[in-house]
Amino acid sequence: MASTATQEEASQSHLLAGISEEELARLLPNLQLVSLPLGQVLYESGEKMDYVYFPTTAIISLLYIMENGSTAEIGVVGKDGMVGIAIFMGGDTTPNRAVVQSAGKTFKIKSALMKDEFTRGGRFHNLCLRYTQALITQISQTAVCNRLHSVDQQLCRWLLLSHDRLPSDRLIMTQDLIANMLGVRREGITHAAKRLQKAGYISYVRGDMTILDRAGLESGVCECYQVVRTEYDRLLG
Amino acid sequence: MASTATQEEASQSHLLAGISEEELARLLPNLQLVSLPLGQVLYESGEKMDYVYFPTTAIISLLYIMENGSTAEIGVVGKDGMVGIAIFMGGDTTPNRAVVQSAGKTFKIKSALMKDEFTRGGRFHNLCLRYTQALITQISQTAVCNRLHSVDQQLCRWLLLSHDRLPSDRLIMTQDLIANMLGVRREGITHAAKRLQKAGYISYVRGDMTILDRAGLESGVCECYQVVRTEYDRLLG
DNA sequence: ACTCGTCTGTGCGTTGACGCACATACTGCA
DNA sequence: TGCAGTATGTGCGTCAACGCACAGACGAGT
Repeated sequence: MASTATQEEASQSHLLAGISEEELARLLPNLQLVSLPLGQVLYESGEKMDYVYFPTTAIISLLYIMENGSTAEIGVVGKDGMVGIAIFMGGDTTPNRAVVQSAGKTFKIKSALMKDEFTRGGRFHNLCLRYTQALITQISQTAVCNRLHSVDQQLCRWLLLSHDRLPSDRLIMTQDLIANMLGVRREGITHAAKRLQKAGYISYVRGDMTILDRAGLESGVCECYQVVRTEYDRLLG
Repeated sequence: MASTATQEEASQSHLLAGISEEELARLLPNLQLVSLPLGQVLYESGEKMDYVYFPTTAIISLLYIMENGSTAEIGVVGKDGMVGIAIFMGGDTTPNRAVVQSAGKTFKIKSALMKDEFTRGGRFHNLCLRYTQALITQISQTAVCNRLHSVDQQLCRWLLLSHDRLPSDRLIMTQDLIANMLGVRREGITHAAKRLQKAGYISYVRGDMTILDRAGLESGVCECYQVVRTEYDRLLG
């Protein structure tokens, strides 16, 4: 199910909402709105990307996969961003995997057309670069958080990052998958999630999680979350 | 001590060596070659940058400083790169500190002039973006390494990253400073360094370290180092 | 209703890194 | 020569996270 986009639909992607009318008019005929199921891989490490994605309700996770199979998330992309920056940065590929973390919709555009519009310069070009800088901050803060903070804090951060990009308060995701994203043991997530559940911040039943008290999560998170949030607002807000 | 650069000097910076003659001719009058002492701060978190730097023999560390004062390195820049990508990415500032990790020389150019040349497009523009993508890979791999690997492995990675950017095999750096970079305890570095010393890979006397057996270090490092190295070669080589 | 597969909860020994305290050793300078 | 400052080495106890094993508990489908 893919259809050409309307201007109103496009505005659900913050990046597409921020470009000039002229640029949007050129892009619209080439943007397709598609549904992505949980777990779908948009591109593999080192693989040429055919499309660049502008998620609306979907959330995409950028994962690095070690030789021994263990994984760690380096960043997460939702309606605030795009997947496939390597297309316009010039590298064409990146050494990580992009996988759907939360099912939903996304726009997609052929890489070549994306690159054409980027090369024209203008607001779109600048916005892509500013988004890339915001993503760099997110990745940096992930590095810092991985080094210095506890699993509990990181789970809070991850939940808040997801919630910011979610159309509702529900998140379909097993503890096993969350553990893979954070690069920790599944049991570690069980413990942390139970603490959050006891505190009344979330409910969690077999892969169906609901965020009940966002303020509670914010009270348990490390400073990393706010640093990233502030930087996104500054660069793209 | 600052002097205007010659073409031959400029070629010591890999990025400056890779741009067109025309671009270099425009930049050269604006490039100053300066010496940086160990520990000098090029810019603070959130602070407007006056200059963009293209190191030759100096090495610059990108550090994040937590509210409680603990620190962690997110990336390292040497003759292969530049400091101050936020100038052309559009954010003007970044939430981290750039500090001289190894004394040496660097070119610097006024931010405004840097931005002008970037905006012209062309090879310089593209090379800046490709370098930025390489840096993203380095930061990503730091995140992964922080999560999944031991202090021993990370020290090897850090030493190799430094050695790649060093004009000799000597590195002036106390264990305390290395610990700050890696975001671990000083004692942890003492232990790891002693193991490397016993293996004959390095010698270490009061802040004066020499890399004796690079192949040895490579045998002890995790895959993270090679991933970054390969990606730098692919994007900039 | 039953079974199979999946998801979550729990216990236990191990380990890598932490925090602290302090000893030792080297350097520079008075 | 002696002293102060700095760098490195070492030994603890503590703790968070790991790895493994296994016990429920729930859901889908036959």
